[in-house]
Amino acid sequence: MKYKKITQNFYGGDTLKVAKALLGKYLVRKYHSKKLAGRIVETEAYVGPNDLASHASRGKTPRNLIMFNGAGYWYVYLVYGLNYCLNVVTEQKDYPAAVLIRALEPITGIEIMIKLRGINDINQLTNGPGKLCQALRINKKLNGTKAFGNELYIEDRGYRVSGRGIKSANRVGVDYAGKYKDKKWRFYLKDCQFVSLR
DNA sequence: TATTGGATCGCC
DNA sequence: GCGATCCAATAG
Repeated sequence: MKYKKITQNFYGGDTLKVAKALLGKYLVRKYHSKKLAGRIVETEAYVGPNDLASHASRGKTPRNLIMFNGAGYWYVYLVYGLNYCLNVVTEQKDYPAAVLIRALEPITGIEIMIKLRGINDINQLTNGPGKLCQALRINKKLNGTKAFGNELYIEDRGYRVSGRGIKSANRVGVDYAGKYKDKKWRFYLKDCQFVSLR
């Protein structure tokens, strides 16, 4: 099968469905004629204005503005002062929702990822949201850019994931989120060694 | 203008 | 288990 870039239209769907559908797709990063890629093995959904775990739960702010502007754009932010997190915005304009990319299986450009990460353990290269941003040189400059453009995008390479191959779990690091903290909105590939927490 | 705490990571 | 490190969000 020919590699097929995921279109903007795809991201406009239901966030939980998009979060699951992104498992097995490939995140591709291009810069300075270099190409890096990894298979997505873990995601989390942040859904709507009432989700207390979401940055958008207290309305529009300068940081989360991109979440309100319609599907198919990257939302990149700094957490804990030192790590970036990569999300793709989903659903309709004015309904804030996004999918956090939490872990990848490194596929292309592994030597470059090793340099960018400063470690050489393949298992530790991209098994967390901050780690994969470091490995793929993703930072705030990409915030607000197209997820269907040329610098950073997701493509379908024909890798199929069955429903039984997907596990659901609580989201990570959202204990402050009241009744939303126990939503099983984290999705990952069963038995995958590149998932962040197991 | 000041304070608080976080969608994490890596080392102890 | 805990410190790093900075900036967004909120309070005053």
